[in-house]
Amino acid sequence: MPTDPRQRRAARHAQSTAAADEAAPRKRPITVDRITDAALDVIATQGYDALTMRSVAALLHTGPASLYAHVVNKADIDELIIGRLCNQLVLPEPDPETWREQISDVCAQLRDQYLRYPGVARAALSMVVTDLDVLRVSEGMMAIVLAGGVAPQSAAWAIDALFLYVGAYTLEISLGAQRQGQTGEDWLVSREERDELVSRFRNLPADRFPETRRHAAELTAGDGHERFDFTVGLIVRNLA
Amino acid sequence: MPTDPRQRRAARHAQSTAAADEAAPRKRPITVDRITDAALDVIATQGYDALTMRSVAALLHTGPASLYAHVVNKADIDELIIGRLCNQLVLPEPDPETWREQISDVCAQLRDQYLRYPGVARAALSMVVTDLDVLRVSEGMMAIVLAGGVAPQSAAWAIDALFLYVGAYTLEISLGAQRQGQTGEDWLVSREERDELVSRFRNLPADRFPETRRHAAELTAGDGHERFDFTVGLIVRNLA
DNA sequence: TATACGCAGCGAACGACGTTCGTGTCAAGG
DNA sequence: CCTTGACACGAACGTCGTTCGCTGCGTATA
Repeated sequence: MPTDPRQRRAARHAQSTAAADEAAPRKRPITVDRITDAALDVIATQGYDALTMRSVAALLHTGPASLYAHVVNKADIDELIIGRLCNQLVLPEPDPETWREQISDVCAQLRDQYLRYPGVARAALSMVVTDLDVLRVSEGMMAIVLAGGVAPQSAAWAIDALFLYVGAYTLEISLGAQRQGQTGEDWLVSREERDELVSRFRNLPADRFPETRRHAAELTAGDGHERFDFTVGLIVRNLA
Repeated sequence: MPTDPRQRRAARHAQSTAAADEAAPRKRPITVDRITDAALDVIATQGYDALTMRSVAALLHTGPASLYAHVVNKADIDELIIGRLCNQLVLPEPDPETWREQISDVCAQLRDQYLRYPGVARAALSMVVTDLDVLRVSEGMMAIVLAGGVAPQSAAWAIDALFLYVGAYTLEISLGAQRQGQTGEDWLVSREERDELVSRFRNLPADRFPETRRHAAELTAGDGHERFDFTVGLIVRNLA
């Protein structure tokens, strides 16, 4: 029960998650969990750019100053968010037969979590890797890849690459969706955006951009997560 | 000679780079190039977080308002910066024999450009891909991979993946370096930081993090750009 | 039972940010 | 000489993250 936010954050990083919180207090006090909930609410409904100390505090019917009793700073909220997302991933028992599918599945879970909260990948890419919830996912992926017989060094580097790629991929998707306007498209990239991009490529000067003009369709292709699956497969396939 | 910044930015995106600027005016007027120079100067010396309208303007001995006659907004400066960096990459003539080395070399060039300006990868990851200077690099990489006999669809997706990975990798490196304090280490990750990370991993609870404890060395390994070369090789190797 | 203490909560403010508005200023054209 | 138009800029607005110091309540002690 560390009362100092700095202490609480340190505990989340270095050691196990300590004891569970005590029972429900009398009224409805501000807690770290409620702050995390509110932050995720803001991101889910208004995007990561709208994640503000004030917007989080408003959802808790208070002012921004009240948050600093539970949280070190905004970066701390970022960590809490990513930790929460990682905490919801289900890690399968390592199976030497299907380890490639298992890894791809974990990556897809992480991808979908990021996409559910538009722009949150920016927080993920700016974070240290010592948060316990994140380490739990890293540990689980390590176990899977090692069960597949991959050398430890290759396994570690490949997992790092996968983390980075998932973050960058989802960030790109979120930015494109937000730029296109929040029309609430349930699919990743709208047809209008792709058509406009293709025509832009087609109108490039022919002498300097022959390949881009010729393969404008391929450069903008990828319904669903084909592109994602392609890259993850590319990385996973060569791990002997 | 578009006088409206919006017009100037649109010209940089859609068509060729128009005519060159006219000769030197009377005194020392503010130009887009000088703004780009100043912005890169700020990033190189103080990092991307210090890139501010005010800091750029200060280097030009003026106020922030003066920049808006040449630039749409701060995102526009981001584009100018990335465009400048991409512009300095040398793209080899595609050679079907050595195309893998050629691609790796271009990625390494991009990586080194990003690392020269700490944190600038954040701008790269938040950008549209229609800037002409960026498209030039994409075009050159496309030509190299296609010369290697790779299918157009695979080539396009692989190049996208490489771009994303280079950005995420360099961003992670820059953040780590800046967190460690700007001790001016000329190498990527200091020994102290790695040692501290290893000991932190080793102190994790044994029941929940066995693999992380066991392979703490591998998880933090990677002198120079071994990790980078590993991942790029992983992606490039499977492109038939 | 009365009182002192500790602390979560919060109003107000500070400095810095991106951006805009209206005014100044100076070279070229009539 | 005056007009004109484009460029430059001082000042300001609204918002951000963060800090300071007060308030009021619950608990433990005398």
